[in-house]
Amino acid sequence: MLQLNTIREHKDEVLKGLAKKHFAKAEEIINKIIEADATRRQAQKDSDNLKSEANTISKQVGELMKAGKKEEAEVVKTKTAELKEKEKQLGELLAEKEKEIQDLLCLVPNLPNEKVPAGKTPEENETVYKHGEIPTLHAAAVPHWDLTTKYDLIDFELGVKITGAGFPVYKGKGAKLQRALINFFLDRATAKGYREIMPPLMVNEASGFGTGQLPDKEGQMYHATIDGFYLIPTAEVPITNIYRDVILKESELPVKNCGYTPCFRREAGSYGKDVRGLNRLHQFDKVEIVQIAHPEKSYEILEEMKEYVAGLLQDLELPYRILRLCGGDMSFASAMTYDMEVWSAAQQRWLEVSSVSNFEAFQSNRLKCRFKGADGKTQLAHTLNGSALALPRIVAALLENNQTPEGIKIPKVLVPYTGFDIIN
RNA sequence: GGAGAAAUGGCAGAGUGGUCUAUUGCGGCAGUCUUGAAAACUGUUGUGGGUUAUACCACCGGGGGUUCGAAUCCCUCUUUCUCCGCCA
Repeated sequence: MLQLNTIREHKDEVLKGLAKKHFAKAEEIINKIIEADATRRQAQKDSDNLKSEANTISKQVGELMKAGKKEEAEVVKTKTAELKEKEKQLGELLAEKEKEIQDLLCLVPNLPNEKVPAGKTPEENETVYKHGEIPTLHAAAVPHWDLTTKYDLIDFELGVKITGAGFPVYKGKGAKLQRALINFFLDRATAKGYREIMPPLMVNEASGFGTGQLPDKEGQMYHATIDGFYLIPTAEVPITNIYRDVILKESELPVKNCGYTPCFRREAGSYGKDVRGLNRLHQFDKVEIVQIAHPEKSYEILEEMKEYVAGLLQDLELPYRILRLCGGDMSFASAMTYDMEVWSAAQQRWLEVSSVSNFEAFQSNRLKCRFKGADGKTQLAHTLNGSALALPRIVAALLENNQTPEGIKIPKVLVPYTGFDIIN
């Protein structure tokens, strides 16, 4: 959520930023916000003045009663009737305008950083880095959904029986490989100074709002309606919400947390190759890294997080590229996003395995996550997060790229975690 | 699931209808003293709205109500604690 101050004082820059994000009704909504804000402030002032007057009268009544002048007190009391009526009306106007402003603010996406390219579609994303050789596979090479069946690693149909499409069952070495990857990612993150968190997998509405899933992206999450809880679509939600309504000390920044969780996504609308096998699931595993940063340091930290994730891909010996997303392809809440994609040799395409973003103060304004500076003033912190990493597409690429006639080779760094170096 | 008790500032903990503009202690910050530190003493110390700045307004778990006036009384929700039941 953008800050009212920013909109009020830097309207032109806000409109320019929103244009880069291809946000359609920017001018109309921003004007409505400014107007409602002006009305609200006037009503606030009027209401405060009435309350002040009423407070004075109440004190008078108190003093008169104490002095035993009951009749005079009764006379003074009657003065408040009109005040109360006016105050009630203003109170209603105030609440109405506050809600209007809040609802409108929720519609406005974050402003992109200057460096974000201006494009609209994924084709216009900027490739900032490429690493690794595109492997050439042997003649009998097949996509991962055939490999998982051949070696009995993942059973998609069994998942359909137990739950539904998109809920795979991992078996034997397939399950062990999941566990190995999770441990490898967590060990790396904690070695890099991230504190490991094991959060709840269901969150309440306030948490969903804090990180921006609610109210507008409600359909993305599974909803346990009886209790009003949502299954988390990413560990970002519970881990970032640790800092909802928190005022940190400046010396505590940056706060670095990581966590492994299963992630649940309802996703709709895709078909065919895009959703085949491990490409898109309703439940998948992911290790997430989250930082709360000083505003002056957040872009430095974004680069550091990007490099960290790139290092993981390098150690897994996967060819990858890093994209800086263009304005039109970025998420609602992000100010700058790097996507990491690995090459999937049998599918002959790039698969997104990580997304590292700086949200600047957009999330923290919703979360009310602040820090107190040396000058004693509180200000909003910046939040950042990234997948490090999402497992399914990593597994897809590992299986496909490393397949040989003898079996699937496991990258060296994982062998201590799997206990085997080949799947055959 | 049943019965009872409770929720107050960073923490502890007073306050049960009228200078509460929230007592006090601890902690934090600044100062005095000191070569420096500790101790002692003095001052200061929440969040949000609003104003050029003051004034001013709101906030005692959340929401609603009674009253001229609510931390205090009433309703409701949430959470915590104690006891009982069930349970991996």
